Amino acid sequence: MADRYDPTEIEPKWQERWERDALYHADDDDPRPKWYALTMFPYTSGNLHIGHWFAIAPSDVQARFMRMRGHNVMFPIGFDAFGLPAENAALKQGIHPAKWTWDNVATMRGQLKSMGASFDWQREIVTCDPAYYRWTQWWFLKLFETGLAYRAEAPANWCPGCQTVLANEQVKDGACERCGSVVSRRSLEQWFFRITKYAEELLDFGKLQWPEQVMTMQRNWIGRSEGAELSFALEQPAGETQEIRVFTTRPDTVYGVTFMVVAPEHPLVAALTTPDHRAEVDAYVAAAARATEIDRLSTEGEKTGVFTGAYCVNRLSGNRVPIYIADYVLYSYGTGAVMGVPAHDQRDFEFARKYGIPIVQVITPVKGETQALDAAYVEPGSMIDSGPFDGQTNAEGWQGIADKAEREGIGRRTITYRLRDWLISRQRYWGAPIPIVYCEKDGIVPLREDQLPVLLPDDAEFLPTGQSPLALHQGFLHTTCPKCDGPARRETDTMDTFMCSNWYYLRYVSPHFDGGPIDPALAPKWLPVDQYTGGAEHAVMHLLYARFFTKAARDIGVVAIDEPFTRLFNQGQIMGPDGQRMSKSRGNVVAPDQQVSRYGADAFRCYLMFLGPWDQGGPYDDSGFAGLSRWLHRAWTIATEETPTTRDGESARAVRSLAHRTIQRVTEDIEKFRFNTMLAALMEYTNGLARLRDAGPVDGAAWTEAIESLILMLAPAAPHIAEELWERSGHSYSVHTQAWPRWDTRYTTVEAVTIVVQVNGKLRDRIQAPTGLSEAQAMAQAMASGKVRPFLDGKAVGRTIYVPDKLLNIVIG
RNA sequence: GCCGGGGUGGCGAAACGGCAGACGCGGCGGACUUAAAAUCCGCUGGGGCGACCCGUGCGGGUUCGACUCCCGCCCCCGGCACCA
Repeated sequence: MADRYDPTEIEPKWQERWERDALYHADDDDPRPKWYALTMFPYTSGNLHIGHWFAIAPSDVQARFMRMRGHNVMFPIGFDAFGLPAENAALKQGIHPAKWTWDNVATMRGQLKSMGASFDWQREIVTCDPAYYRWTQWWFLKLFETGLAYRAEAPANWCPGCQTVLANEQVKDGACERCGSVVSRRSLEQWFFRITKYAEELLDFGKLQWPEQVMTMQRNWIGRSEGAELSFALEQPAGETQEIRVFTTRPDTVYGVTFMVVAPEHPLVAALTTPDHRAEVDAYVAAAARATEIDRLSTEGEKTGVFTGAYCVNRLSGNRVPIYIADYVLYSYGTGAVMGVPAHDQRDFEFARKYGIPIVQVITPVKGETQALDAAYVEPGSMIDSGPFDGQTNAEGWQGIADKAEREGIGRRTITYRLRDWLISRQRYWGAPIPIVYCEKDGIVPLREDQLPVLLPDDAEFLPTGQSPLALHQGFLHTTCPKCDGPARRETDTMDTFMCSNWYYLRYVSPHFDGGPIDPALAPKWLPVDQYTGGAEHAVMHLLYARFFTKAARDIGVVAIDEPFTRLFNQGQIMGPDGQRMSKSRGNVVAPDQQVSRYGADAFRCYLMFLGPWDQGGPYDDSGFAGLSRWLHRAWTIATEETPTTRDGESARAVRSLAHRTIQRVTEDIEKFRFNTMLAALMEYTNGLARLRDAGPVDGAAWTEAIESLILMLAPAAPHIAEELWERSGHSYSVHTQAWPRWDTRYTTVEAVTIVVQVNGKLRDRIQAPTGLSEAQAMAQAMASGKVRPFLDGKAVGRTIYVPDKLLNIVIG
C-alpha cells in the first residue's frame, strides 16, 4: 500500500486495460442521455506537439466529467489526412504521400494513446482512406445534383509555391497562408460550392452557444450590406447593353454622383471604351491583370484609374457623368461597378481629387448650406441639391430615392454579401478526386454512385508543373462516359481538404456504415455535436464551411439538424518558449514525449491545464512542471498512507466541509472550462486534508469519504493515477464509470465567518463571528476593537454599510 | 483604420462592486542527511524599527467602497482591411 507513485509503471498498464475493455466505447443502444463531445481532429503532420496536448487534454477532461455525470458520451478521434504537406514531402524526400501520411497516422495514434484520453478508438476515421473519401465524393455528387456545386471560369488566387489555387480564406495579406509565396491571379475553370445561397441563414446564430468573437468574425466575413442596385443609362450603347448597374449602400447620395467607375475586369470595358482612349485603357487593364495582390496592397490609398471616353446619364438627376475604370473597384463584389460620389465616400473623394473631377455635396450637417470639404462627409445630415428631396434627412432621402427608383424601374433595393462562393478545386494529387468526367458528347457528367470511390492512382509522378499530377497520369485521365460509354476525360483536380473536415463529425456517428455517409438510424441519436472544442484559427474557414455543409446536408435530406456544433469553446494558442508561434522552421516546437515518459501523462495533462485560463494560451514554459509532479505525489501519499482515525463529530464536520466545498468548486470549474482553478481547488484540498491529518486523528468515516472524493475528482484530469488509487483503495474497476461526487449544502454552508471592518473603505480589522451576526452586534464588536477605535476617535460616525457575514464599513465625517 | 481579447508580485496566475495577489513556480530560512539530491516545515508585493503608508498600464469619473462599472488615452496579441 505504501508503494511510491510511479507513472511510468501505472500509465501503460491502465491504457492497455482500458483499450482491452473498450472502456470508452460509446454504445449506440445505451439509454442514458447522449453527449457528443468533439475535439478538432489533428492534421497528420508527423508528431504530436504540446499544442495538441493543450487542445485535447482539457477536452478529454470535460468528456470524462460528462461521462461521470451520467451521460452516454461519445468522444471520437481521427485524422485529417489529405493536404499539401504530404505532397511536399513526396517532392522533397521522395516518399509517397500515402506512405508519409499513414506512417504519421501510426506515430500519432500511438502518441494520442499515450495521453490517456477517453477516445472511442472504434470510431477512428482517416480522411485519406478510400472508405472515407468515397463518401466525400458522394457528397460532391449530391451537391452537384442539387445545384450547390457548379463549374465556372473565374480569376483564382494562384500560389506559385504550392502550384495550386487557394480559397480567399487561405490568402493572408496577398500571400499564401501556407508557404508565404506572393499570390497572383489566374483565370481558370474551377469548381465552386454555392455557400452564398446560405449567406442569410449563416448569419443566424440563434441556436448556438458560441464565443461572441467567433460569431462576430463570421458575421464580418459574410459581410451583409443593405443597399440598392441602380441603373445608369449609357450615352452610347456598348454592344447590346444600354446601361451600367451599380450597387450602393448610399442611394441617398445619388444626386452627388459626378463619375462612374467600372472594375478593369468588367466585361463591358472593351465595348465602352472609345477609340481615342483604347490604348490607355488596354494598358491599364493589362497591368491590373498582371498585378498581384501585393502590388495592389502596396499602393493602398493611392487610387489609380483611366477615363474610358464614355459617358452615362444619372437617371435621377439627369446629369451626364464620365465613366472611368479603376482597380479600387472589385469585379467580384456587387455589380463590379460603382457610382462615384466624392463628397460622401472617402475613396471616391481621393479619386476625384486626383483626376480633377467635380465634388458635389448633397448631404450637409447645417441645413441648406454647403461646406468646404477636405474629406468625404459621411455623417448623417440633411439633403441639398437633390431635387425633390431637398430638406429631408438623408435617412428619409435614402428611402425616398429607393422608392422612386423602384417606381420608375431604374433600380431596386437589394442585399449584397461580401461572402463569395467557395472555390474547392485544387490542382494537386493528395486530395479526394472530384467524381466528374468530361465527355465530348455529354459534356460535364457526374459519376454514378456505384462507381465510387474514384481511387487515387498510387503511381502518379510528382512534378512541379502547376497541374495536378493526376493530369499527367494517362491511366487515370482516360475513362468512359457513364452516360454514353464513349471516351471521356476525368476531372483531374482534387477537392480542398476543408471538404474532408466539413463532414467528419457526421461520419463518427457510424464510421463503418456501408450504405451511405451516415447511418440514418443513428444520425438522430447522436447529432448534433454537443460540445466542440478547437483553435480560434478555424473561426471563419472550417467552422463556416461546416455550418454551410450541414445546412446543405439537411436540404439534401441526409440529416435533420440545422447546425453541426451546439456549443463551441476556443482554446488559446500555446506558443514556443520564445513567444512565437511554434513551427518547424523557427525550431521552437516543443515535443511532450520526453516529459511524458519521465513524469507521466497525468502530470503533463495537469501542467498544461494549470498554466492559465484555457482560452488564453501563451508561451510555453516548463519551469513550473515540477510543482504538478510534486502535487500528484502528495495526492498519492495522502490517499495511500495509513492515517490514524477516530470517531469524532467535530473532525467529521471539518473534513466534510472541506470535501464538499471542494466538490462544488471543482464541479463548477469544469463546467465553465476553468481547468486552472479546478486544479488549484484540488491542490488546496490535498493541502487542507494534510493539515487536518497532521492536527491529530481524523474521523474515520469522513476521511474515507474524503479520500474517495479526491480520487473521483482526480479522475478526469489525471485518469491513470485515479484508476490506480481507486483500485488500491479497494474499489471495483473502473473509477471512470463511477458517478461524479455531489456536494451537500449542509456541509458547504459555513458557521463562522470573518467580517471585515473598514473605516471609510479602508481595512482596519477583522472580526471572527458566527454567521448571521446583526449589524448592531457587528458594530458593537467593531467599536470594541483597539484597531478600529483610533480611527473613530473624536469623529462623528456618519453612516454604516453592513454586508451580513462579510463586511462592515463605518463612514466618518 | 475597423472589430475582438488582454495589461495585476521576480514568473504563470486568482479575485459575485466588499480582506488584492488564492494556487503553483522561483527565492530565502529551517528540519532530515557525513554531504548533496529528494522530501517536509516556515517566510516571501514595495517602503518603514514600528503604528502605518503605497500599490492591479495611464488620466479622469460614479460609489460608503473599484482589478471589477463609465469616459478618454497608451501598449501587446489575434482577426479583417479599397466590399461601394
